Amino acid sequence: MAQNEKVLLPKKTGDLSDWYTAVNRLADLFDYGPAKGSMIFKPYGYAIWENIQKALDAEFKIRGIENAYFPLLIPMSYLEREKDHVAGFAPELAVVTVGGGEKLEEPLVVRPTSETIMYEYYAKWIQSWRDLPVLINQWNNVVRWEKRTLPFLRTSEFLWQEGHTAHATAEEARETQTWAMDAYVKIYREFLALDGYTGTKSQSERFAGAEDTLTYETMMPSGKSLQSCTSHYFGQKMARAFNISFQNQDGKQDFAYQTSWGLSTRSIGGLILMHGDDHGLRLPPKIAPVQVVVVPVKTDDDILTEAEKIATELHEVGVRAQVDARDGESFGFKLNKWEVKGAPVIIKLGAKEISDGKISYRRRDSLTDGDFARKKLPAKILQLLDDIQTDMLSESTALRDNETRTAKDYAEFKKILKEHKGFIKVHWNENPETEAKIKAETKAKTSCRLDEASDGIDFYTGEPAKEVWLFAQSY
RNA sequence: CUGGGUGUGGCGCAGUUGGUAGCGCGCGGCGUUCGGGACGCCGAGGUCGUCAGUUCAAGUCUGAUCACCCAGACCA
Repeated sequence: MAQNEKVLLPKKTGDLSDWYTAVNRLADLFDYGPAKGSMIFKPYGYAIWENIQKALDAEFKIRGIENAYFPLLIPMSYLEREKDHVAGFAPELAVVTVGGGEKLEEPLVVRPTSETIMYEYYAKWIQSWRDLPVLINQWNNVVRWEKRTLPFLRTSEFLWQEGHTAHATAEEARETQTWAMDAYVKIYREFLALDGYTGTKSQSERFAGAEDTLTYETMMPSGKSLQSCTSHYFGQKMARAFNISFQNQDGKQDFAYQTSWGLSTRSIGGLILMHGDDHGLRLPPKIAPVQVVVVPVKTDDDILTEAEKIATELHEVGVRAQVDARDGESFGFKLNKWEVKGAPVIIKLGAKEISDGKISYRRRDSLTDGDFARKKLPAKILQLLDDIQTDMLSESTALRDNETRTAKDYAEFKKILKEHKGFIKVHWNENPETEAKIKAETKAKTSCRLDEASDGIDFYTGEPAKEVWLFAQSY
Protein backbone atom coordinates (compact mmCIF):
# COMPACT_ATOMS: atom_id res chain seq x y z
CA MET A 1 0.00 0.00 0.00
CA ALA A 2 2.87 2.33 0.80
CA GLN A 3 3.97 2.75 -2.77
CA ASN A 4 0.44 2.97 -4.09
CA GLU A 5 -0.19 6.39 -5.45
CA LYS A 6 -3.50 8.01 -4.67
CA VAL A 7 -5.44 9.75 -7.35
CA LEU A 8 -4.83 13.23 -6.14
CA LEU A 9 -7.35 15.96 -6.24
CA PRO A 10 -5.85 19.43 -6.02
CA LYS A 11 -6.98 21.52 -3.08
CA LYS A 12 -10.04 23.56 -3.86
CA THR A 13 -8.46 26.55 -2.20
CA GLY A 14 -5.49 26.31 -4.58
CA ASP A 15 -5.89 26.83 -8.30
CA LEU A 16 -9.66 26.68 -8.61
CA SER A 17 -9.69 25.87 -12.29
CA ASP A 18 -7.29 22.95 -11.75
CA TRP A 19 -9.53 21.66 -9.03
CA TYR A 20 -12.61 22.16 -11.16
CA THR A 21 -11.39 20.21 -14.15
CA ALA A 22 -9.86 17.50 -11.95
CA VAL A 23 -13.00 16.92 -9.91
CA ASN A 24 -15.07 16.81 -13.06
CA ARG A 25 -12.79 14.22 -14.56
CA LEU A 26 -12.45 12.10 -11.42
CA ALA A 27 -16.18 12.09 -10.76
CA ASP A 28 -16.67 10.90 -14.34
CA LEU A 29 -19.10 13.65 -15.26
CA PHE A 30 -17.78 14.54 -18.68
CA ASP A 31 -15.13 14.16 -21.32
CA TYR A 32 -13.80 16.81 -23.68
CA GLY A 33 -15.32 16.69 -27.15
CA PRO A 34 -13.23 16.95 -30.32
CA ALA A 35 -14.32 20.46 -31.32
CA LYS A 36 -13.15 23.43 -29.32
CA GLY A 37 -15.23 23.95 -26.23
CA SER A 38 -17.44 20.96 -26.85
CA MET A 39 -18.02 18.36 -24.18
CA ILE A 40 -19.47 14.93 -23.77
CA PHE A 41 -21.91 14.46 -20.92
CA LYS A 42 -21.04 11.06 -19.53
CA PRO A 43 -23.86 9.08 -17.89
CA TYR A 44 -23.19 10.32 -14.36
CA GLY A 45 -23.10 13.94 -15.50
CA TYR A 46 -26.09 13.57 -17.78
CA ALA A 47 -28.09 11.99 -14.95
CA ILE A 48 -27.72 15.22 -12.98
CA TRP A 49 -29.13 17.14 -15.94
CA GLU A 50 -32.01 14.67 -16.23
CA ASN A 51 -32.91 15.31 -12.59
CA ILE A 52 -32.87 19.06 -13.16
CA GLN A 53 -35.01 18.60 -16.27
CA LYS A 54 -37.51 16.47 -14.41
CA ALA A 55 -37.94 19.03 -11.65
CA LEU A 56 -38.19 22.02 -13.97
CA ASP A 57 -40.43 20.33 -16.51
CA ALA A 58 -42.89 19.55 -13.72
CA GLU A 59 -43.09 23.29 -12.99
CA PHE A 60 -43.77 23.98 -16.66
CA LYS A 61 -46.54 21.40 -16.81
CA ILE A 62 -48.31 22.90 -13.80
CA ARG A 63 -48.26 26.26 -15.56
CA GLY A 64 -49.65 24.83 -18.79
CA ILE A 65 -46.45 25.24 -20.76
CA GLU A 66 -46.21 22.67 -23.55
CA ASN A 67 -43.06 21.16 -24.97
CA ALA A 68 -42.36 21.33 -28.71
CA TYR A 69 -39.34 21.17 -30.97
CA PHE A 70 -38.08 23.59 -33.60
CA PRO A 71 -35.29 23.02 -36.14
CA LEU A 72 -31.60 23.25 -35.35
CA LEU A 73 -30.79 25.16 -38.55
CA ILE A 74 -32.14 28.66 -39.00
CA PRO A 75 -31.99 30.69 -42.24
CA MET A 76 -29.62 33.62 -41.74
CA SER A 77 -32.32 36.03 -42.89
CA TYR A 78 -34.51 35.12 -39.90
CA LEU A 79 -31.82 36.30 -37.53
CA GLU A 80 -31.53 39.57 -39.36
CA ARG A 81 -35.15 40.56 -38.78
CA GLU A 82 -34.41 42.19 -35.45
CA LYS A 83 -31.31 44.36 -35.51
CA ASP A 84 -30.39 44.27 -31.80
CA HIS A 85 -30.86 40.53 -31.69
CA VAL A 86 -28.61 39.79 -34.67
CA ALA A 87 -26.03 42.32 -33.48
CA GLY A 88 -25.84 40.52 -30.15
CA PHE A 89 -25.40 37.07 -31.60
CA ALA A 90 -23.51 37.64 -34.86
CA PRO A 91 -20.01 37.32 -33.34
CA GLU A 92 -20.66 33.87 -31.95
CA LEU A 93 -22.58 32.14 -34.72
CA ALA A 94 -21.69 28.82 -36.29
CA VAL A 95 -22.88 28.95 -39.89
CA VAL A 96 -23.54 26.14 -42.38
CA THR A 97 -22.65 27.23 -45.89
CA VAL A 98 -22.41 23.89 -47.68
CA GLY A 99 -25.05 21.17 -47.86
CA GLY A 100 -24.85 17.93 -49.79
CA GLY A 101 -21.59 19.09 -51.30
CA GLU A 102 -23.09 22.25 -52.76
CA LYS A 103 -22.85 25.82 -51.61
CA LEU A 104 -26.15 26.91 -50.08
CA GLU A 105 -28.13 29.80 -51.58
CA GLU A 106 -28.64 31.15 -48.10
CA PRO A 107 -26.41 30.22 -45.17
CA LEU A 108 -28.05 28.35 -42.31
CA VAL A 109 -27.20 29.29 -38.77
CA VAL A 110 -26.87 26.64 -36.08
CA ARG A 111 -29.27 28.07 -33.51
CA PRO A 112 -27.64 30.15 -30.80
CA THR A 113 -31.17 30.53 -29.37
CA SER A 114 -34.52 30.04 -31.09
CA GLU A 115 -36.43 33.31 -30.90
CA THR A 116 -36.21 33.96 -34.61
CA ILE A 117 -37.32 30.60 -35.94
CA MET A 118 -40.03 30.21 -33.35
CA TYR A 119 -41.46 33.69 -33.84
CA GLU A 120 -41.50 33.29 -37.60
CA TYR A 121 -43.98 30.47 -37.00
CA TYR A 122 -45.80 32.16 -34.15
CA ALA A 123 -46.66 34.84 -36.71
CA LYS A 124 -48.39 32.21 -38.85
CA TRP A 125 -50.18 30.54 -35.97
CA ILE A 126 -51.52 33.63 -34.28
CA GLN A 127 -54.48 35.41 -35.90
CA SER A 128 -56.92 36.12 -33.12
CA TRP A 129 -56.89 36.88 -29.39
CA ARG A 130 -58.35 33.37 -29.12
CA ASP A 131 -55.01 31.95 -30.28
CA LEU A 132 -53.30 33.49 -27.28
CA PRO A 133 -51.48 32.88 -25.13
CA VAL A 134 -48.95 30.65 -26.85
CA LEU A 135 -46.96 28.88 -24.16
CA ILE A 136 -44.18 26.74 -25.62
CA ASN A 137 -40.94 25.38 -24.25
CA GLN A 138 -38.28 23.33 -25.90
CA TRP A 139 -35.50 21.22 -24.43
CA ASN A 140 -32.63 21.38 -26.87
CA ASN A 141 -29.02 22.25 -27.57
CA VAL A 142 -27.66 25.52 -28.88
CA VAL A 143 -24.28 26.59 -30.24
CA ARG A 144 -22.46 29.79 -29.43
CA TRP A 145 -18.88 30.08 -30.57
CA GLU A 146 -17.31 31.23 -27.34
CA LYS A 147 -13.78 32.56 -27.20
CA ARG A 148 -13.05 31.01 -23.85
CA THR A 149 -14.64 27.81 -22.67
CA LEU A 150 -14.83 25.85 -19.45
CA PRO A 151 -16.66 22.54 -18.95
CA PHE A 152 -20.33 23.09 -17.99
CA LEU A 153 -19.84 26.79 -17.22
CA ARG A 154 -19.18 27.94 -20.75
CA THR A 155 -19.17 25.48 -23.63
CA SER A 156 -19.67 26.19 -27.31
CA GLU A 157 -22.57 23.76 -27.41
CA PHE A 158 -24.78 23.54 -24.38
CA LEU A 159 -28.06 21.97 -23.33
CA TRP A 160 -30.90 24.03 -21.98
CA GLN A 161 -34.56 24.71 -22.16
CA GLU A 162 -35.92 27.81 -23.81
CA GLY A 163 -39.47 28.88 -23.13
CA HIS A 164 -41.17 31.30 -25.52
CA THR A 165 -44.55 32.81 -24.88
CA ALA A 166 -46.84 35.25 -26.66
CA HIS A 167 -49.64 37.11 -24.89
CA ALA A 168 -52.47 39.51 -25.64
CA THR A 169 -51.45 41.96 -22.94
CA ALA A 170 -48.30 43.36 -21.43
CA GLU A 171 -49.52 42.47 -17.92
CA GLU A 172 -49.93 38.83 -18.82
CA ALA A 173 -46.48 38.70 -20.43
CA ARG A 174 -44.96 40.35 -17.36
CA GLU A 175 -46.64 37.81 -15.15
CA THR A 176 -45.14 35.00 -17.19
CA GLN A 177 -41.70 36.55 -17.07
CA THR A 178 -41.73 36.68 -13.27
CA TRP A 179 -43.36 33.26 -12.98
CA ALA A 180 -40.48 31.75 -14.98
CA MET A 181 -37.93 33.39 -12.74
CA ASP A 182 -39.78 32.16 -9.65
CA ALA A 183 -39.72 28.63 -11.02
CA TYR A 184 -35.98 28.89 -11.65
CA VAL A 185 -35.32 30.22 -8.17
CA LYS A 186 -37.23 27.27 -6.77
CA ILE A 187 -35.10 24.82 -8.75
CA TYR A 188 -31.88 26.57 -7.80
CA ARG A 189 -32.69 26.81 -4.12
CA GLU A 190 -34.66 23.66 -3.43
CA PHE A 191 -32.91 21.27 -5.81
CA LEU A 192 -29.44 22.61 -6.54
CA ALA A 193 -29.08 24.20 -3.10
CA LEU A 194 -27.69 27.36 -4.67
CA ASP A 195 -28.87 30.58 -3.11
CA GLY A 196 -28.47 33.81 -5.00
CA TYR A 197 -30.08 37.11 -5.86
CA THR A 198 -32.77 37.89 -8.38
CA GLY A 199 -32.79 41.23 -10.08
CA THR A 200 -32.86 43.07 -13.36
CA LYS A 201 -29.99 43.29 -15.82
CA SER A 202 -28.62 46.65 -16.81
CA GLN A 203 -29.30 47.96 -20.31
CA SER A 204 -25.88 46.92 -21.48
CA GLU A 205 -26.06 43.45 -19.95
CA ARG A 206 -29.57 42.46 -20.94
CA PHE A 207 -30.45 39.94 -23.62
CA ALA A 208 -29.99 41.07 -27.22
CA GLY A 209 -33.36 42.36 -28.36
CA ALA A 210 -35.10 42.29 -24.98
CA GLU A 211 -36.74 45.24 -23.26
CA ASP A 212 -35.53 43.89 -19.97
CA THR A 213 -34.01 40.78 -18.47
CA LEU A 214 -34.53 39.22 -15.06
CA THR A 215 -31.59 37.24 -13.78
CA TYR A 216 -30.60 34.93 -10.94
CA GLU A 217 -27.07 35.59 -9.81
CA THR A 218 -25.20 33.13 -7.62
CA MET A 219 -21.88 33.62 -5.85
CA MET A 220 -19.09 31.13 -6.26
CA PRO A 221 -16.34 30.43 -3.72
CA SER A 222 -13.86 32.23 -5.97
CA GLY A 223 -15.70 35.46 -5.25
CA LYS A 224 -16.98 35.57 -8.82
CA SER A 225 -20.66 35.65 -9.61
CA LEU A 226 -22.43 33.40 -12.05
CA GLN A 227 -25.39 34.49 -14.16
CA SER A 228 -27.40 31.37 -13.54
CA CYS A 229 -30.52 31.79 -15.66
CA THR A 230 -32.52 34.59 -17.23
CA SER A 231 -36.08 35.55 -18.11
CA HIS A 232 -36.69 38.18 -20.77
CA TYR A 233 -39.53 40.52 -21.58
CA PHE A 234 -39.70 41.62 -25.21
CA GLY A 235 -42.76 43.81 -25.07
CA GLN A 236 -43.96 44.07 -28.67
CA LYS A 237 -40.48 44.50 -30.08
CA MET A 238 -40.08 40.98 -31.46
CA ALA A 239 -43.72 40.84 -32.50
CA ARG A 240 -43.20 43.90 -34.68
CA ALA A 241 -40.04 42.45 -36.20
CA PHE A 242 -41.72 39.11 -36.94
CA ASN A 243 -45.20 40.48 -37.52
CA ILE A 244 -46.89 38.52 -34.78
CA SER A 245 -50.19 40.36 -34.88
CA PHE A 246 -53.70 39.43 -33.85
CA GLN A 247 -57.16 40.86 -33.84
CA ASN A 248 -58.22 41.75 -30.32
CA GLN A 249 -61.68 41.54 -28.78
CA ASP A 250 -62.47 45.03 -30.07
CA GLY A 251 -61.70 43.93 -33.60
CA LYS A 252 -58.48 45.93 -33.79
CA GLN A 253 -55.06 44.66 -34.86
CA ASP A 254 -52.43 44.50 -32.15
CA PHE A 255 -48.98 43.00 -31.72
CA ALA A 256 -48.38 40.20 -29.22
CA TYR A 257 -46.41 40.75 -26.02
CA GLN A 258 -43.65 38.19 -25.57
CA THR A 259 -41.25 36.55 -23.15
CA SER A 260 -38.46 34.04 -23.34
CA TRP A 261 -36.55 32.32 -20.56
CA GLY A 262 -33.80 29.75 -20.25
CA LEU A 263 -31.87 27.60 -17.83
CA SER A 264 -28.85 25.69 -19.07
CA THR A 265 -26.34 23.01 -18.13
CA ARG A 266 -24.28 25.86 -16.72
CA SER A 267 -26.32 25.21 -13.58
CA ILE A 268 -24.31 21.99 -13.13
CA GLY A 269 -21.08 23.98 -13.27
CA GLY A 270 -22.34 26.29 -10.55
CA LEU A 271 -23.32 23.32 -8.46
CA ILE A 272 -19.87 21.77 -8.75
CA LEU A 273 -18.03 24.98 -7.94
CA MET A 274 -20.23 25.90 -5.01
CA HIS A 275 -20.59 22.56 -3.30
CA GLY A 276 -17.45 20.64 -4.21
CA ASP A 277 -14.64 20.32 -1.68
CA ASP A 278 -11.16 18.83 -1.32
CA HIS A 279 -12.67 15.33 -1.42
CA GLY A 280 -14.53 15.93 -4.66
CA LEU A 281 -18.12 16.52 -5.57
CA ARG A 282 -20.93 17.06 -3.10
CA LEU A 283 -24.33 16.60 -4.66
CA PRO A 284 -27.56 17.79 -3.09
CA PRO A 285 -29.79 14.73 -2.64
CA LYS A 286 -32.59 15.98 -4.87
CA ILE A 287 -30.45 16.02 -7.99
CA ALA A 288 -27.88 13.35 -7.10
CA PRO A 289 -28.00 10.45 -9.58
CA VAL A 290 -27.21 8.11 -6.69
CA GLN A 291 -28.60 9.33 -3.39
CA VAL A 292 -27.49 6.41 -1.29
CA VAL A 293 -24.76 3.97 -2.17
CA VAL A 294 -24.30 0.77 -0.22
CA VAL A 295 -20.65 -0.23 -0.07
CA PRO A 296 -20.08 -3.80 1.09
CA VAL A 297 -16.98 -4.41 3.17
CA LYS A 298 -16.55 -7.74 1.44
CA THR A 299 -18.23 -8.89 -1.71
CA ASP A 300 -19.40 -12.17 -0.24
CA ASP A 301 -22.90 -13.54 -0.67
CA ASP A 302 -24.31 -12.75 2.78
CA ILE A 303 -23.30 -9.15 2.66
CA LEU A 304 -24.35 -8.62 -0.95
CA THR A 305 -27.74 -10.16 -0.27
CA GLU A 306 -28.30 -7.82 2.65
CA ALA A 307 -27.01 -4.87 0.61
CA GLU A 308 -29.53 -5.61 -2.13
CA LYS A 309 -32.28 -5.84 0.47
CA ILE A 310 -31.37 -2.45 1.82
CA ALA A 311 -31.32 -0.95 -1.68
CA THR A 312 -34.69 -2.48 -2.48
CA GLU A 313 -36.27 -1.11 0.68
CA LEU A 314 -34.95 2.32 -0.25
CA HIS A 315 -36.23 2.04 -3.81
CA GLU A 316 -39.67 1.34 -2.41
CA VAL A 317 -39.76 4.76 -0.78
CA GLY A 318 -38.42 6.47 -3.88
CA VAL A 319 -34.76 6.75 -2.94
CA ARG A 320 -32.18 6.38 -5.72
CA ALA A 321 -30.05 3.71 -4.07
CA GLN A 322 -27.34 1.54 -5.52
CA VAL A 323 -25.11 -1.29 -4.34
CA ASP A 324 -21.48 -1.03 -5.35
CA ALA A 325 -20.83 -4.71 -5.95
CA ARG A 326 -17.98 -4.12 -8.33
CA ASP A 327 -15.34 -6.78 -8.10
CA GLY A 328 -11.67 -5.90 -7.87
CA GLU A 329 -12.00 -2.66 -5.94
CA SER A 330 -11.32 -2.67 -2.22
CA PHE A 331 -13.69 -1.34 0.40
CA GLY A 332 -11.53 1.71 0.99
CA PHE A 333 -11.20 2.44 -2.69
CA LYS A 334 -14.96 2.38 -3.12
CA LEU A 335 -15.54 4.72 -0.19
CA ASN A 336 -13.16 7.23 -1.68
CA LYS A 337 -14.62 6.81 -5.14
CA TRP A 338 -18.12 7.65 -3.91
CA GLU A 339 -16.85 10.59 -1.95
CA VAL A 340 -15.35 11.96 -5.15
CA LYS A 341 -18.59 11.28 -6.98
CA GLY A 342 -20.51 13.08 -4.27
CA ALA A 343 -23.16 10.53 -3.29
CA PRO A 344 -24.97 12.22 -0.37
CA VAL A 345 -25.11 9.13 1.85
CA ILE A 346 -22.67 6.23 1.83
CA ILE A 347 -23.78 3.13 3.75
CA LYS A 348 -20.97 0.89 4.94
CA LEU A 349 -22.13 -2.68 5.26
CA GLY A 350 -20.17 -5.54 6.81
CA ALA A 351 -20.65 -8.55 9.04
CA LYS A 352 -20.59 -6.28 12.08
CA GLU A 353 -23.63 -4.29 10.97
CA ILE A 354 -25.53 -7.41 10.04
CA SER A 355 -24.98 -9.07 13.43
CA ASP A 356 -25.63 -5.84 15.36
CA GLY A 357 -28.73 -4.99 13.32
CA LYS A 358 -27.35 -1.56 12.46
CA ILE A 359 -26.82 0.72 9.51
CA SER A 360 -23.52 2.63 9.44
CA TYR A 361 -23.29 5.57 7.15
CA ARG A 362 -21.26 8.60 6.20
CA ARG A 363 -22.79 11.91 5.25
CA ARG A 364 -20.94 13.24 2.25
CA ASP A 365 -21.76 16.89 2.92
CA SER A 366 -20.24 17.01 6.40
CA LEU A 367 -18.01 13.90 6.16
CA THR A 368 -19.43 12.73 9.47
CA ASP A 369 -20.23 9.13 10.38
CA GLY A 370 -23.27 7.80 12.15
CA ASP A 371 -25.40 4.73 12.64
CA PHE A 372 -28.95 3.74 13.46
CA ALA A 373 -31.01 0.60 13.99
CA ARG A 374 -31.60 -1.46 10.89
CA LYS A 375 -35.36 -1.48 11.47
CA LYS A 376 -35.54 2.31 11.17
CA LEU A 377 -34.13 2.05 7.67
CA PRO A 378 -36.24 3.91 5.17
CA ALA A 379 -37.39 6.65 7.56
CA LYS A 380 -33.93 7.50 8.85
CA ILE A 381 -32.48 7.72 5.38
CA LEU A 382 -35.29 9.95 4.15
CA GLN A 383 -34.64 12.20 7.12
CA LEU A 384 -30.91 12.26 6.41
CA LEU A 385 -31.41 13.17 2.76
CA ASP A 386 -33.73 15.92 3.83
CA ASP A 387 -31.24 17.27 6.37
CA ILE A 388 -28.42 17.22 3.85
CA GLN A 389 -30.50 19.09 1.31
CA THR A 390 -31.39 21.74 3.89
CA ASP A 391 -27.85 22.08 5.23
CA MET A 392 -26.37 22.49 1.78
CA LEU A 393 -28.75 25.31 0.98
CA SER A 394 -27.85 26.97 4.28
CA GLU A 395 -24.18 26.80 3.37
CA SER A 396 -24.90 28.45 0.08
CA THR A 397 -26.99 31.16 1.72
CA ALA A 398 -24.21 31.79 4.23
CA LEU A 399 -21.65 32.12 1.46
CA ARG A 400 -23.87 34.50 -0.46
CA ASP A 401 -24.42 36.67 2.61
CA ASN A 402 -20.76 36.64 3.64
CA GLU A 403 -19.77 37.57 0.12
CA THR A 404 -22.13 40.52 -0.09
CA ARG A 405 -20.62 43.81 0.99
CA THR A 406 -21.73 47.38 0.61
CA ALA A 407 -19.66 50.24 -0.70
CA LYS A 408 -20.40 53.92 -0.11
CA ASP A 409 -17.99 55.25 -2.68
CA TYR A 410 -15.68 54.16 -5.47
CA ALA A 411 -12.61 53.97 -3.25
CA GLU A 412 -14.33 51.53 -0.92
CA PHE A 413 -15.65 49.64 -3.94
CA LYS A 414 -12.16 49.13 -5.30
CA LYS A 415 -10.83 48.18 -1.88
CA ILE A 416 -13.46 45.46 -1.50
CA LEU A 417 -12.66 44.09 -4.95
CA LYS A 418 -9.01 43.95 -4.14
CA GLU A 419 -9.44 42.30 -0.77
CA HIS A 420 -12.46 40.05 -1.21
CA LYS A 421 -14.30 40.28 -4.54
CA GLY A 422 -17.83 38.93 -4.05
CA PHE A 423 -21.01 40.95 -4.53
CA ILE A 424 -20.79 44.65 -3.88
CA LYS A 425 -24.04 46.37 -3.10
CA VAL A 426 -24.20 50.04 -4.03
CA HIS A 427 -26.51 52.91 -4.75
CA TRP A 428 -26.06 53.76 -8.39
CA ASN A 429 -27.79 55.67 -11.15
CA GLU A 430 -27.69 53.44 -14.19
CA ASN A 431 -25.41 54.86 -16.85
CA PRO A 432 -23.85 52.70 -19.57
CA GLU A 433 -20.83 54.99 -19.81
CA THR A 434 -19.85 54.85 -16.17
CA GLU A 435 -20.64 51.15 -16.19
CA ALA A 436 -18.15 50.62 -18.99
CA LYS A 437 -15.52 52.67 -17.19
CA ILE A 438 -15.97 50.74 -13.97
CA LYS A 439 -15.71 47.50 -15.88
CA ALA A 440 -12.54 48.58 -17.65
CA GLU A 441 -10.94 49.74 -14.43
CA THR A 442 -11.97 46.94 -12.07
CA LYS A 443 -13.20 44.01 -14.21
CA ALA A 444 -16.38 44.21 -12.16
CA LYS A 445 -19.71 44.78 -13.85
CA THR A 446 -23.30 44.97 -12.82
CA SER A 447 -24.83 41.67 -11.79
CA CYS A 448 -28.30 43.11 -11.44
CA ARG A 449 -30.48 45.84 -10.01
CA LEU A 450 -32.15 44.57 -6.86
CA ASP A 451 -35.84 44.92 -6.35
CA GLU A 452 -35.41 47.44 -3.58
CA ALA A 453 -34.98 51.18 -3.50
CA SER A 454 -33.92 53.66 -0.87
CA ASP A 455 -32.43 57.11 -0.61
CA GLY A 456 -28.71 57.00 -1.06
CA ILE A 457 -25.72 58.37 -2.89
CA ASP A 458 -24.39 57.14 -6.20
CA PHE A 459 -21.13 55.42 -5.30
CA TYR A 460 -19.46 56.58 -8.50
CA THR A 461 -20.71 60.14 -9.02
CA GLY A 462 -21.75 61.12 -5.49
CA GLU A 463 -25.15 62.28 -6.72
CA PRO A 464 -28.40 61.27 -5.07
CA ALA A 465 -29.51 57.79 -6.12
CA LYS A 466 -32.38 55.50 -5.23
CA GLU A 467 -31.62 52.31 -7.11
CA VAL A 468 -29.66 49.53 -5.42
CA TRP A 469 -27.32 47.51 -7.63
CA LEU A 470 -25.05 44.52 -7.23
CA PHE A 471 -21.68 44.62 -8.91
CA ALA A 472 -19.29 41.66 -9.16
CA GLN A 473 -16.61 40.08 -11.23
CA SER A 474 -18.26 37.21 -13.00
CA TYR A 475 -17.67 33.98 -14.86
C1' C B 1 -8.25 38.03 -31.70
C1' U B 2 -3.88 39.23 -27.65
C1' G B 3 -0.33 37.06 -24.09
C1' G B 4 1.64 32.44 -21.79
C1' G B 5 1.90 27.06 -21.96
C1' U B 6 1.41 21.96 -23.67
C1' G B 7 1.19 18.00 -27.50
C1' U B 8 5.17 10.85 -26.33
C1' G B 9 0.31 3.78 -24.82
C1' G B 10 -6.43 5.08 -21.65
C1' C B 11 -4.45 8.93 -17.75
C1' G B 12 -0.11 11.47 -15.53
C1' C B 13 4.81 12.02 -16.97
C1' A B 14 10.48 10.91 -18.21
C1' G B 15 13.54 10.80 -22.40
C1' U B 16 20.85 13.50 -21.19
C1' U B 17 25.65 15.59 -26.22
C1' G B 18 20.55 13.06 -32.45
C1' G B 19 21.68 6.19 -32.51
C1' U B 20 15.39 3.86 -33.57
C1' A B 21 11.14 4.59 -26.78
C1' G B 22 10.68 4.07 -20.83
C1' C B 23 8.26 4.77 -15.73
C1' G B 24 3.87 5.15 -12.46
C1' C B 25 -1.27 4.59 -12.45
C1' G B 26 -4.94 2.27 -15.15
C1' C B 27 -6.21 -2.13 -18.29
C1' G B 28 -6.65 -8.14 -19.25
C1' G B 29 -5.78 -13.28 -16.97
C1' C B 30 -4.84 -16.31 -12.52
C1' G B 31 -4.35 -16.52 -7.30
C1' U B 32 -4.24 -14.44 -2.34
C1' U B 33 -7.15 -10.49 -0.15
C1' C B 34 -11.27 -7.19 1.59
C1' G B 35 -13.64 -2.45 8.44
C1' G B 36 -10.83 3.99 4.66
C1' G B 37 -7.43 4.45 -1.89
C1' A B 38 -4.52 -4.24 -1.02
C1' C B 39 -0.67 -7.63 -3.07
C1' G B 40 1.99 -11.38 -6.17
C1' C B 41 2.91 -13.59 -10.88
C1' C B 42 1.98 -13.36 -16.11
C1' G B 43 0.32 -10.19 -20.13
C1' A B 44 -1.66 -6.52 -23.82
C1' G B 45 -1.01 -1.64 -25.43
C1' G B 46 2.90 3.82 -28.66
C1' U B 47 4.98 4.68 -36.71
C1' C B 48 6.39 10.33 -30.05
C1' G B 49 -0.08 16.14 -32.94
C1' U B 50 0.60 16.92 -38.48
C1' C B 51 3.52 18.22 -42.84
C1' A B 52 8.09 19.45 -44.89
C1' G B 53 13.38 19.86 -44.26
C1' U B 54 18.69 18.85 -42.30
C1' U B 55 21.30 14.05 -41.42
C1' C B 56 24.01 7.61 -42.63
C1' A B 57 20.40 8.19 -38.54
C1' A B 58 15.15 12.70 -35.71
C1' G B 59 10.80 11.94 -29.87
C1' U B 60 15.38 14.92 -29.77
C1' C B 61 17.70 19.95 -34.64
C1' U B 62 15.08 23.70 -38.37
C1' G B 63 10.63 25.68 -40.58
C1' A B 64 5.55 25.62 -41.12
C1' U B 65 0.90 24.07 -39.50
C1' C B 66 -3.04 22.12 -36.37
C1' A B 67 -5.20 21.21 -31.77
C1' C B 68 -5.94 21.82 -26.78
C1' C B 69 -5.08 24.23 -21.88
C1' C B 70 -4.41 28.80 -18.82
C1' A B 71 -5.01 34.32 -18.47
C1' G B 72 -7.69 38.76 -21.01
C1' A B 73 -12.21 41.31 -24.52
C1' C B 74 -17.82 38.41 -25.64
C1' C B 75 -21.57 35.26 -23.40
C1' A B 76 -26.20 31.00 -20.24
